[in-house]
Amino acid sequence: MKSAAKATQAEDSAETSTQLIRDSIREAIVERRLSPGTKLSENDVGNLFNVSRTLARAALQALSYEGLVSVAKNRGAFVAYPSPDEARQIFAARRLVEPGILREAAARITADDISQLKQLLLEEGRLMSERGQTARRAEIKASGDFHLRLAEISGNAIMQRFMEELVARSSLVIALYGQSTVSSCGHSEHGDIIAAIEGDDLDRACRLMLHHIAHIEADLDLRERKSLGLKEAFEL
Amino acid sequence: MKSAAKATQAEDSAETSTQLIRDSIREAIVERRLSPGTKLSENDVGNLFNVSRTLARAALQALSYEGLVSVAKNRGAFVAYPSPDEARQIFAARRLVEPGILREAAARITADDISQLKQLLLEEGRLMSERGQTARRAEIKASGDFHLRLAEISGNAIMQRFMEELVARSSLVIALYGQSTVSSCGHSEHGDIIAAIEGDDLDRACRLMLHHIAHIEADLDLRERKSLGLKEAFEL
DNA sequence: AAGCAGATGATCGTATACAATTCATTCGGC
DNA sequence: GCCGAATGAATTGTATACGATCATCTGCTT
Repeated sequence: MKSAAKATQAEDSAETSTQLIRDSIREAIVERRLSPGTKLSENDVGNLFNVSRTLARAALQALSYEGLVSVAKNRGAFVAYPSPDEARQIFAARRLVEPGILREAAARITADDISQLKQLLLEEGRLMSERGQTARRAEIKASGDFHLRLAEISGNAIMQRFMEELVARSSLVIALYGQSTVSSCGHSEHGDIIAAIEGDDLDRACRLMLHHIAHIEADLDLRERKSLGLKEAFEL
Repeated sequence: MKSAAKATQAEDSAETSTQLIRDSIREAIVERRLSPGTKLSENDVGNLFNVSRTLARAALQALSYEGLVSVAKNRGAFVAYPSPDEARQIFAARRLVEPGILREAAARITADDISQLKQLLLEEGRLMSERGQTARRAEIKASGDFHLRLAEISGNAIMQRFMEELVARSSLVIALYGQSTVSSCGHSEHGDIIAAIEGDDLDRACRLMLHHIAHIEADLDLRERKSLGLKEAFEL
């Protein structure tokens, strides 16, 4: 038998319904259909997906490990409400890792990857010009996907997972503290970064990336929001 | 009222017994009392800690998010058995983030922090000279603690958690692929890094850190181990 | 009328029960 | 004697049940 091995990162594919629930909720959070502070009761989640509390709870636990929901003992789970300090740490982390990821990605990038990235940009641009909630949500996602795709190209699954966490949490931060209505990050900057990679100017690409992240961060108003008791947040 | 807020990263303290179990198992893995591939059945874990399968399962799930155990659907949980490729990615990730962490840490480090770090080194050195399993285990832990402490000093909780994951997984990799009996990483190199920080020579400190990580990696023999069917690993 | 005490309802924490799957063994056939 | 199918034990997947905790609402006291 040739199997036996690879019990290492076992992920046959879609593992269980728990994963499905987790992914659904995460997507809802990232696309801002769920606002920070929203209560996610185990019962409601379970009913919503037609599973028992057991699985709902497992999904919420998983999301709490990603920092997307916070569970308070005996009080339940809520869509995470990152503090200004947390927000700063998230972006500090991105400044710390993204240049490195970019370098690794550039070292392995293929012509095919580049055309795929450009495709992504096009799509992103198209969505920006469109109107409507759906387009806006898709745009938010596409904007993060650029960073995610770079991590994927880098070939390091661990950094990729970490970036997924950071991008998702960034979305929460922007939802909370973002000022400009122009939700996502500067679209043109993504294009500039690709251009720099194509031109084999890595240092420039990294500089642009740092500038890009700083740009997103500059749009935030990181002042303590009156934390609206988590109750008024959705019951009022 | 000054509370109300901070429902963000709710961690009143020791939350539940699940955390306790998770921490216990993680410690056992990091200190190599549990070998890669060892089966962790939900029943056994539950009995061992006098809780039901529910909590045992939750703890194992949590550990799987950290990459310390791998759960295979319908087959159970096992202490992770990182592939050579995974091992490379883990160290690539460390090379990517540790210099950055070091820089941030150096920017905020206090005299007190430095003396604490030196204290840690002393302890580490003492353990190295000692004989016995217990000392060896403590040494492994102390060696990782140096890197962890730096992350803590950096003041970024997110990077700190990420480093905890990386250090723990590194321990698994070393257990699997390490060659020299000198388990942990070069003790003297830690001291050199501190010296460079004290001397305000950040570039040198980063270079030393990269060299240090490369040094650990060089001691690995990253060839596919015959993955001993995960069964023979502990039943034989 | 304001404030506190107790009761009530909802929600979470944990254990247990049952169904489904896997793994090992044994039995029968070739 | 060897290979394949069937059976049975063990383990996981999921649901449900019960006790504990917290939030809210009532009603009494001052």
